[in-house]
Amino acid sequence: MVTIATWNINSVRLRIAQVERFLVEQAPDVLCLQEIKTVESLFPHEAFEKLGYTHRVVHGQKGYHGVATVSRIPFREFSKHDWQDNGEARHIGVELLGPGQGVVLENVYIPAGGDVPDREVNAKFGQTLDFLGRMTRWADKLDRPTLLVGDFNIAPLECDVYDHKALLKVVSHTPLEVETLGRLRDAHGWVDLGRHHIPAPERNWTWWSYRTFWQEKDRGRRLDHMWASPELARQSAGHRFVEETRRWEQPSDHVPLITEFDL
DNA sequence: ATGGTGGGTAGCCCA
Repeated sequence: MVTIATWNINSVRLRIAQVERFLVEQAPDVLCLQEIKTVESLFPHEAFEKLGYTHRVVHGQKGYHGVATVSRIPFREFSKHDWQDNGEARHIGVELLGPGQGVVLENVYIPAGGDVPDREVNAKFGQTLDFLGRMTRWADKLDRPTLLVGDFNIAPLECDVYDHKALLKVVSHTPLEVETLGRLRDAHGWVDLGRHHIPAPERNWTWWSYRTFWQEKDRGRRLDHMWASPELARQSAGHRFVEETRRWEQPSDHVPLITEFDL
């Protein structure tokens, strides 16, 4: 059994104690982090080393974005894409070498699309769509069992947001984003493990705004995802999201997801 | 309830 987790931590240095608690309580073999908000030299390596996560890759950036994959099973760095072609640190891929040998684990932080869902007035929205387009062309050529995880910043299904109709023009749930993400899914036949194991419309939101009104009203969205190649999806034995971390003191606005594989 | 909260950084950007 190999257990893989993903979590947008929103500053790994600020929340390293929460990461340690999560690793102790949930004991995943591999953890993919997004929004670490630091460069590799300031990454809290010691905390992971102490808990046995001796294999690490960090694709960091000062202050913004940044991803890292840490593991207690061996891997090798496999890929590092700049799909937005602007130098932002939003992806790192590894190939598992021990248990789960041959599986490729791609950790991605898809850019948030800004406020206005129109690329003519908001360049960020266009950049998100372009990022997805480049990922789609990449996915079309994949020939390995691959697990794609991370903060996608898109809630695809109606039940993935607290109010589908109210969010149709809100970035993260617009029909254009959902269609564009759908083309990425279809390019490889990815299986959405969140909905494979927790069928719609069962609750599995992964993000709640820091803004108090939305938080108090329990207005969540499912922005974080784990997608598996079809053959790898058949080896997934269980999946859960750890909603309780959102109630920890000074939490990330995202919660972790965990999938167990028979590998 | 299209307002407001949080993180990193440095005199705002990003989410």
